[in-house]
Amino acid sequence: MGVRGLAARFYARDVVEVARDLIGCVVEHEGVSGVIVETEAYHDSEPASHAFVGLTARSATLFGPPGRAYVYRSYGIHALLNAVCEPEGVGAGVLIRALEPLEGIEIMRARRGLDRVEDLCSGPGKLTQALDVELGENGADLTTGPVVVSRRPLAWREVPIVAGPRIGITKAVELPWRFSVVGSRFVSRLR
DNA sequence: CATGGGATTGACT
DNA sequence: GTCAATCCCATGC
Repeated sequence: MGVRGLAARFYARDVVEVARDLIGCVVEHEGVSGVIVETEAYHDSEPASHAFVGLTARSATLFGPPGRAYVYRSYGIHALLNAVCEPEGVGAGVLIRALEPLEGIEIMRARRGLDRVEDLCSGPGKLTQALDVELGENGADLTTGPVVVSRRPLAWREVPIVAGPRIGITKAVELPWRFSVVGSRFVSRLR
């Protein structure tokens, strides 16, 4: 079992269940942290997933062991952070889409060049900038760090969660694989 | 080897 | 609401 983070077996389950269960958990990187308030599940069986094309250099991380980070560049600009799920050999991951800032808020403000707490981590590209997560973290172990995901604080155990369609994709748009905290001011803007 | 399309964001009309 | 920025990678010639 990892000293600090959720164990690999937490991730070695149905990716949609993990996406829901990650809501309320904490992501931390070098002392800066936030509570996950929005996630999306992706699975190699559906065409919106980067793993849909099968095992390639890009998708290898998704097909690898659960509990690792899958980080890729989006639109040539942003690094997006995922948690690899399901047993090794299955290409699945949960996209971390938004955080409620917890620790290191001044550091986040400096990195983002913004003051409003609601704008620091309210999107998948925003939160990686706020946490300073880059492509070098691809394949890194989330149970030991540098990026660590740990279980829900007590206050987040019973938070209400809503499921809906995923955002920003053109394929498999009908699957209700996006999860978010009901009423949170820290989710990415579209609802 | 050339090409096209994004799991986005922020600036601008 | 519209749109450019910018780069990785899968695909096809």
